[in-house]
Amino acid sequence: MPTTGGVRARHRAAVEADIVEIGRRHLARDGAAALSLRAIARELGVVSSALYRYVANRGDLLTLLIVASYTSLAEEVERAHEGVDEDDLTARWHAIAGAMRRWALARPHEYALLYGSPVPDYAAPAERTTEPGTRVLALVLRLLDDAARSGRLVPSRVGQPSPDGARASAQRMLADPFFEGSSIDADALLAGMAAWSMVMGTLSAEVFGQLGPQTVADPQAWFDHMVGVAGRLVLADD
Amino acid sequence: MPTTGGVRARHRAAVEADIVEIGRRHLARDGAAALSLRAIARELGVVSSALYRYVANRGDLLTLLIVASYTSLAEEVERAHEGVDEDDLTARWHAIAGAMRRWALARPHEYALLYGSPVPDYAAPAERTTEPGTRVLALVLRLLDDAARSGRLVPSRVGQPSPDGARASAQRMLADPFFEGSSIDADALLAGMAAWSMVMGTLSAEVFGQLGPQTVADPQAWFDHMVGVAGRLVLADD
DNA sequence: TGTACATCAGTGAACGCGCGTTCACTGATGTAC
DNA sequence: TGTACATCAGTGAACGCGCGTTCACTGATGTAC
Repeated sequence: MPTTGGVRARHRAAVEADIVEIGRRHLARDGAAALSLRAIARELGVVSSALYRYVANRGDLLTLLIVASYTSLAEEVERAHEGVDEDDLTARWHAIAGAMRRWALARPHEYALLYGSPVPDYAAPAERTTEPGTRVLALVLRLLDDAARSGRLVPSRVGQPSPDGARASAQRMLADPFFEGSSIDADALLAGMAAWSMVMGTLSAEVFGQLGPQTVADPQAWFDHMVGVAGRLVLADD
Repeated sequence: MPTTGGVRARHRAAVEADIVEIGRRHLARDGAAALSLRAIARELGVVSSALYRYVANRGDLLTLLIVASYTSLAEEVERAHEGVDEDDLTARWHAIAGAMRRWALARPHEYALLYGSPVPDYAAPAERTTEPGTRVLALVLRLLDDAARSGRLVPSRVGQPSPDGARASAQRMLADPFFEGSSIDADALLAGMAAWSMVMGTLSAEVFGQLGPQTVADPQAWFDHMVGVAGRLVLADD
């Protein structure tokens, strides 16, 4: 049997997958700060130095886990988004936000890794992290685009036209390859980011436990309400 | 000279203040995860075990620092808020948000401690943390109240009336002593929290470096714009 | 099909580090009479 | 004003822990001829 790219390669891929899986489990239990190569090696049933065959150092492992988390989040959000009538823009908006919340509440430490305080002494390498990290935003952008194309984008709802500095920043942002093929303008981008910030602010407050002076009785309804308010900033009602 | 509550007490207070000050400096430089009793003792010029005369353990120190950070933030925000015409509600809103941003950008690690990921293996004791932690929100509440009293509160701008679950949660929240003396209703609270979440979402994205696919050219203008959008959700224009 | 060599995964010991916390102690500062 | 005792701040040594990373090594798996 020809084993080109065979046994060894398959073994290596399997071990790499194991490392990421164990790492994510530790992350979920103890958070990024407590993540340890030695603990992962222990669980893998291998001596700690063996991990260096697969991972350059602790930072490299973190990058792997960040990518895995972004990917897991993106997949859950995309799945939810696909299960909804393409023409119902409001439903799509709620599907995206709702899936994000579900994912975050199920894995608060992973959410914290992606959207909370930066990990000390670690900087995520943009070239590995940007693509998976923008998949959810890409979905939001697609939604805004579809709204614009069908005349259901109403950024005017946010009130007066944006001041120059903000609009100029948005304009510059639109030049990024990320927006290639998109037809929204600077005001729509600003309105979309305002809405999205509201969703993220609400979600972070809930996940990190900072919801005002006391806990909200029905956080799900609270969140849905906020998502609705945010959505109405940019999407027509009907 | 009578030294009742004298030399020793004053010394103790001074050392306690030193500990908090050094702690905050370490926090600012390295973040909460890296905070170490030994490092603080070293800088104090004292053996590590001596710290236990002032602090029960590492968690207790963290609580001290959290309270100090909340207090520093609240003071900066309150100072900015006082420097503004009481009748100009929009200016007050911008003053609060702007001061919060300035404080946060000057001390990202402290901001992260208060509004970012929770510190692993640590739970802030509510009885010491709640009061200083709600001073900024108290200011926002006062603003909403003043707006309500002068008929310039327009929560209707956020669109359709809130669904039951959210309104009921808001109603429950209003029963908290924190809202004693306030005259806003559930819908106004919901609208206010929506606006505030937008501000906090925008700020966290900036401080934690998650502003979309690439950096915003003029973050100050970007932020001010978002604050304006948020403000217009609840405050009348004139 | 068989042999010689190169590649690679995993071992085990070690380095040097810093941490939180406890404990018995010394010596100075305060208090009661 | 002076003495006996109690309180308190700070010392220094130690315990036990877990970490990231390096290095020379063994033995199995693959490759070239």
